[in-house]
Amino acid sequence: MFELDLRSRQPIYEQLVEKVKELIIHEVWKSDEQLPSVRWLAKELTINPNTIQKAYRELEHQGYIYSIPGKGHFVAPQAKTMTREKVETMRNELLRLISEALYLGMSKEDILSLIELAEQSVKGGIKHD
Amino acid sequence: MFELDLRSRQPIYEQLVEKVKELIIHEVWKSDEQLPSVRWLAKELTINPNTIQKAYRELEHQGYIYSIPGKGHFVAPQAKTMTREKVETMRNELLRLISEALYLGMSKEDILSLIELAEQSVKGGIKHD
DNA sequence: CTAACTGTATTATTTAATATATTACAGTTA
DNA sequence: TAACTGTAATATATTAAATAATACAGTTAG
Repeated sequence: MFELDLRSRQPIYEQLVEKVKELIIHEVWKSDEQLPSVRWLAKELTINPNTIQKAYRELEHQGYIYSIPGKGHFVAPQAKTMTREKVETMRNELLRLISEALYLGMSKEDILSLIELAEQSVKGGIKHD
Repeated sequence: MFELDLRSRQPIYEQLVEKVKELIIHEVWKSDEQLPSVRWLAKELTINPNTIQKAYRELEHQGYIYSIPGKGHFVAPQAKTMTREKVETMRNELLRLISEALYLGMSKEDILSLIELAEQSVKGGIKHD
């Protein structure tokens, strides 16, 4: 279901948050669709239910999912709207990284070719993770 | 001297490593130039000498500096060569981020304008951190 | 109704990384 | 010799992350 790196410096619950976000943003999981239950997913990934709970709580707090006690967690209809702020965050990251790259002597053309490359992989559906 | 975020999730010693790298790569500190002593810098930044030592050890291990016991730490002449592998790492980061951006619906033109923006800030010497 | 699911909350404990505190030893230099 | 340098070692404190173990309540299929 998910590939987690238990040895990563990044906490498990954060990795989970990111994975779920990606599935939602890329519409693998659609609006109002039910997420795996806390206990089921914990068993599936052989990690503690509390860790799943923490990730889901965070996702709910960020507006990506909602929960109905007794029923489950579901993809929030507004989740796709969240991509706007994600794009904004990405703009900043990109600007920072591109500046750094230019500063280190990477040429404008180098970056342009990277865009071409990225475009192909995205259109071709090639995973880049 | 450095601006450190003591509350950051990123360890102090790692922040230090990055800051020193930047100063070396951007040639603020040149080859064979002496770095601040472990104890002096510890006092300056009001952090523990062991933490400085750890950062310097890491920088030495990565080839950015060398040390002469009893004398001090100095910028390694090969340090600038390190930028090559840094550029390679950056290529990968950029490719990943650009793909993600396109995937989220950011247009090619958006990214191009970011490059323009970055180019100006780099040429103008505007800091992007 | 009941069993087996769901979410949620709480408390205690373990683990690992980070940072500090302290002390010590040895080379360098004015 | 005094005051710097780097280096090493040990003990301690702090914190975040993750686990373990329960408990309580809503939901739902049989």
